[in-house]
Parts: sequence; structure tokens; C-alpha cells
Amino acid sequence: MSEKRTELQTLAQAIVQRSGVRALSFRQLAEQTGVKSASVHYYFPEKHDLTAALIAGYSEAFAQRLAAIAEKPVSLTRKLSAFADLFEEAAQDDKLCLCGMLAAEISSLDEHSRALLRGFFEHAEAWLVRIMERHADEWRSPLPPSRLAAVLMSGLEGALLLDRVHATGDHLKAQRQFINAFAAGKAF
Amino acid sequence: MSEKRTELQTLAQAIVQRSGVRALSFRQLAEQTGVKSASVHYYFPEKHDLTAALIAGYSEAFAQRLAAIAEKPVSLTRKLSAFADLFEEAAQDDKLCLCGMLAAEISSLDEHSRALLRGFFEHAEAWLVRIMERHADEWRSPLPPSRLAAVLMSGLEGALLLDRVHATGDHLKAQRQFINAFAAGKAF
DNA sequence: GTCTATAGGCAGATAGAC
DNA sequence: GTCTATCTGCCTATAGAC
Repeated sequence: MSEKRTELQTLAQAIVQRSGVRALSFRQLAEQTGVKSASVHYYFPEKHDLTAALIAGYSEAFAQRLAAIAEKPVSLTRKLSAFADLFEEAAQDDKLCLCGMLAAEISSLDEHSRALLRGFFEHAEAWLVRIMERHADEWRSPLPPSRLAAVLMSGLEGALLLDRVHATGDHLKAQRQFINAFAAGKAF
Repeated sequence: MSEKRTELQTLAQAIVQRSGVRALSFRQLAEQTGVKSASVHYYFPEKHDLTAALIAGYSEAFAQRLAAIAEKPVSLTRKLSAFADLFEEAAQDDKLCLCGMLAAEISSLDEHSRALLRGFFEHAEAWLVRIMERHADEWRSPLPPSRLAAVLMSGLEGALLLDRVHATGDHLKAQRQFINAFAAGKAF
């Protein structure tokens, strides 16, 4: 993988996380990396090639972070808190989760990118389910793990979204409080 | 308020809820309502005028629905379920909440529209807090009402987002289960 | 109110030289 | 790999006739 390609992809990812795919242009990408737009087309012939590469790269990095969290010998609380940290990082940079942003823009994605997007969310929720099952003695709830995973994931993606509007970070904080109470077995 | 203006605004709202402001064009709007794009500019001189009108209109309609729910003499469960119904309606039409979509696209909004957006979410969450306080005997939680309102709102907006990716509606269903358990005083 | 016509800009994409 | 040059198409916005 060439360095220029990586540089382009990194920049493109940041732009999408902040403003969306529709705001991402070959020209802007070229200007900000010191090449011409034709050169960007050399690495990513069409825009959907770039989009797909973005989702694939993001998914892989995310999966690695999840794997690292899973193998640590810590409590459920700490694992879920580390999970929330991944979202916090994006929020700090005024970004959404790449895949959350693309979910909003799904009408402008091709079928291949949509499939990759599905993969991202399936993997993340499956990870949450596995973690909850492994720490089954640390929590209780009237909902099954798969439902809880959906609640957690929706909550975090939604919090990222709403915290762009009020810059206080309150929604992510509320999610963390909720997660902590849950993972401490206090309720739900 | 002229009929044509209303027609344009209704169509524009649907387009934004499905594809976002960046996908909304004067030309498309004109074609689908049988006029020319110059005529659309007659009603909404610049695009940010249209965007602002969209948010204001949506906020007002939403507020009216909330007021109607609040005054019904029913349980917390039923009120929160009616609240969730508002999101379900959007999901059925493959739409996001207008303001959720615009939150993702906040970088392309002017300051006036951003202020209107803040107003929407503040109002919705204040409504949730008021409802929870009025039904204080029907639920319990380690979190204060304002935090719970943030959790609920994030969860529903996020569920709408994630359910566009897998078309199963699972995330909204999970939110409803969560809300029911909460409002039944079962937990959290 | 609605139109025609058009300005001016930016988008994605490609051909072909180096 | 990177460039220049260019095509085609869509965008917002405006001037001015009817």
C-alpha cells in the first residue's frame, strides 16, 4: 500500500466523519495533499472505490481495537467504558463515527458499500453480545443481550450525533452514566 | 402561506429526511412540483432560507404532537410509547428525523439553522423531563431525568440511523423494549 | 408568480503527455 | 505516478420579460 494512498485515505476519512461523503471531493482531497485531482483518480478510480476503501479500513481498525479490549482481564464496566472511549475519541475531534455518518447518507452509497456498512454494525453488536455473555454474572436486565447491544449501539451513535448540536458533550456523558449503572449490575 | 410554498416545503422535507440537505436541489424540487427552479427561488430566495423554514416547520409540528401526547390522561409507558411512535413513523418511510439528519450535516448549515436545531432538541428533551417528573412514581433510576432524557433521545435518533442499514427495524424495537421496561418501573 | 436565459462555479471522470 | 487539459453535467443564484 503506497504512502500517498494512505495519506489520501486518512484525509478522506476525516472529511467524511466531519461533513459526509457528499462533501468529499477529489479536488479538495488533491489540494490538501499537494497533488492534482487526476492523481487521486489513479489511486481510487471512481468515488465509490474510495468510499468502499474508507469503510473497509475503518472497520478493520475498529475491529482491532475491539479485539484488544476483549482480551484484557478487566470487568464488564471497564470493557464497556473502553468501548465508549472509541466514540469519545471521535467526538473530541468534532467527528461522527464514519459508519454512523454513512448510515445517514446511505442513499448515496452503492450496494458494495452498503454491505460493508452492514458488516461494521453486525460485527460491533456481535462483539457486545459476546462481552455480555462472558460477563453474565455482572449484569441483569429484562432484555436479552442482542437487544441490549442494539440499545447500546444506537445510544452511542445517537449521542455522537446530538452532541454536534449542543457542544457540551452531554449526550455521551449520559450514555456513560447509563452504561456504568448497567454494567455495575445496579439496574437494567 | 401560499399553497405552492407549502408543497415545495413538504417535498423538500421528505428529500432531506431521506438523503440530506446536500442532496436537495432547487432543480429537483422544481421538476417534481411542475415549476422551474427560478420559481422556487421566488419562495425561498437562498438555500439557507429553505433549510431554516424546514427546521422551523418540523419543530412546530413536532411540538404540537408532543403537546397532544402530554395532555392525555395515560400512563408514562403509554406516553413514552407515543413518543417512540413519532420516530417509528419516520422509519416506516425510510426517513430519518429531519433534525437528526441535519445534525449529521451540521457543517453545511448556517448559524441561524444551527440555532433552530438546538431549539428542537432542547424542546424535545425538556418535554421528556417534564413527563418523567409528572409521572415520578412510575419509574426509578440511578440517573436524573435530564440524563435519562438524553439517553432516550440519543437512543431513538441512533436507532433510526442504524435501522437504515439493516432494514429489519431491530434497533427501534430494542429501544421500545428498553423504554417499556423502564416506564413499567421494572428497572433503571 | 412564473417564465427563459444565463452567469459562474464545482463536481466526477478521462485522454494522453511525461 | 503525476501532470495538463478538457468534457459533461449539475449546482446556486440572478436579470428581466410576461
